[in-house]
Amino acid sequence: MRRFNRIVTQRVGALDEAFLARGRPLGQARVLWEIGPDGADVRALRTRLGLDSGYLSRVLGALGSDGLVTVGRSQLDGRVRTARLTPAGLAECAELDRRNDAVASSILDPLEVSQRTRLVGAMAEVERLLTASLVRIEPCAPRHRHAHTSLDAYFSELDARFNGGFDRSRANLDAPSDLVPPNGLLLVATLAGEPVGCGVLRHHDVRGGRPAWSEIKRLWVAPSVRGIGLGRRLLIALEGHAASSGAPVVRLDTNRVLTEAIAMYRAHGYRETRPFNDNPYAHHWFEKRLAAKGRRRRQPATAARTRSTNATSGTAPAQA
Amino acid sequence: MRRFNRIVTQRVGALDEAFLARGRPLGQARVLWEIGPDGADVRALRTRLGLDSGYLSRVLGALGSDGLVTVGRSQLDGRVRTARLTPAGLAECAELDRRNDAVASSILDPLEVSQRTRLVGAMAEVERLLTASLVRIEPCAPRHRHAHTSLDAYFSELDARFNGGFDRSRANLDAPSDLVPPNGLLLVATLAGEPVGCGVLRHHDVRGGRPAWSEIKRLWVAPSVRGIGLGRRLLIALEGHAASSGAPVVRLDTNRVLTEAIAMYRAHGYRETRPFNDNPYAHHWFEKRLAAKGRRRRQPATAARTRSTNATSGTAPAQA
DNA sequence: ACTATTCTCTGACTAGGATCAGAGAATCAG
DNA sequence: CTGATTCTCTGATCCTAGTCAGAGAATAGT
Repeated sequence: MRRFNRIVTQRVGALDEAFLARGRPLGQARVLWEIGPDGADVRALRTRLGLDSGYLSRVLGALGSDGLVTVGRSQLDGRVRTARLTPAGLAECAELDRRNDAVASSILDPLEVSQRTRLVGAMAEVERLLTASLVRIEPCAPRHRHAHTSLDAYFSELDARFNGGFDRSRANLDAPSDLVPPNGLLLVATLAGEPVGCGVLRHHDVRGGRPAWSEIKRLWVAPSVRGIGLGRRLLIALEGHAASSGAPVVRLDTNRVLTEAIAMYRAHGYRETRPFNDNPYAHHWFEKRLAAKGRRRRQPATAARTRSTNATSGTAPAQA
Repeated sequence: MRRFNRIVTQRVGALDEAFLARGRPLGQARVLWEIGPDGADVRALRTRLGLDSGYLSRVLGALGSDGLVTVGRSQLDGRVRTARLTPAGLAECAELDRRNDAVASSILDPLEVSQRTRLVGAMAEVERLLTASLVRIEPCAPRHRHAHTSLDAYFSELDARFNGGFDRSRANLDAPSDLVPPNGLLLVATLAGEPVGCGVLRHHDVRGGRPAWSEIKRLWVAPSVRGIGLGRRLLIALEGHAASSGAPVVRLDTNRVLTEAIAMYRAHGYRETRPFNDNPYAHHWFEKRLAAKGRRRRQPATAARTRSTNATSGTAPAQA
């Protein structure tokens, strides 16, 4: 691991020099490239690159005075500012890409053909798995920006995939109070500060502080991070929270078009059962008994460690 | 490739922060770790880390005034200074290692068992192949330090491996003039400024500027970089230089204990032939006809691009 | 012995990366 | 509407990383 880091930084160092060879400070080049052709909110840049707001503001100012970037107000939120590349900025970005490709070539050139393909494959694997390890799953306040973003994406995807679309007004939307204990829980998965997945736990028939059963809903994984086992991690995290709340059984329903999700539920011990609600979009109802864990024995915040024994099926986009 | 760099630097960034969290500048920590428990010459540190001499001197001064490092003269060369860790420096180094391991754990923890093994494997693969691509093969002046170092290592290895050892005085040692054109050539492979392999080309019976045949000798690959195809690259580079010198055939001899080398020669089209010299250590003599390339059609400095069609046998420590 | 080279150290200097505090504008929650 | 929060920008400041030039000591080559 240590040697790996050293070797890679040596190469990345060469890459940085290539950036610097363009006569532009590294920080500016990074921001320029991160903005991309579609533009980006300043806030998103800050979280994605992990920069101080003052620092980023200064970098954007420098890029702006060079005529590469324009910064304007966002329509959605007057406080947020959106950075966009000017034509000159796009050209500069393309130039950076060209130099980047040149560095890549200089790395691949000395290798044989078979070594190149192996290197590219291994790099893709490392990237995938490091991405997976960067994803954090945490409870989220219902009013938090991430809650809106991820649930919105979830409903949009249902609308796109369901036969006949999905009408939110027909769905049993959750009140904010249902997404926090003791009524339920909202988990959001974030990658570099942006939401990339979510899942909701709803406790039903709570008596004596213990729910008779808990429902898993709104399980969603962003398309950009599918295939790295995030759906499984969310599912296991939700089950863990249900167990530590004392629920003996979890249930969920799903639509017949969500075949990957159905396969994942089956692989994780869910058995099809009779309908437990009248969700007009549901075709299948599943349930799974939970091993008794005692209430609050696991600390709620980090109960989401995924150590599934079944580790063969690597891909699991999921919805519930 | 670009995304790979970003992801890794994000993680390496976390690692850097871990270093910095120790309250010590990153540069000092890097040097501290690079010195290692066995000490290191200042010159070696400079080439390995790619630092300016003034800068490194200052860093070492800071580490010295903190009581972590002592710098003394090298016995071999009074100009060279050798840095060694004090007990406090060793402790500090161990602490850095501990923090490094903690970062590694934080990366591996969120992953499943199978994902972890895949990640570790892929990282090792990337490291191996990037190392391979970092190795540079270039002609070397016979009096250069690298020439002595690598040929010395070569003879030492022969002495260790041959039955009955190897006596340099019985070998036909090359005069410096035989290692430069037009009599021959010495190629040295370097990794981060240190020699990790070599090979010698000797032209024989030169008439009209063209050798009747060329001999490949002293083919050596350092143990630390075996298994990444460097022997093959050196062999192909030497053949390329022989071809551009107009030699129609290359010959080499080898000892029977060097089985990997013999296998490599066979795989590369060398056929066993009758003895062409009276080398007391040789058991096998090989030769290979070269495709006519015309003299000096390839630029000599970079004629070493290895694009072998046979890319199956990945390991090839080699000697000749 | 004499010269060129190598290695190291010192001094002077630059700039980019980064942090902190605070102000102003916009939005959210009640 | 009001107070709290969020987002951004400006100013001030620090420090590490890195570069350049030159001097002094040791070595290598002839």
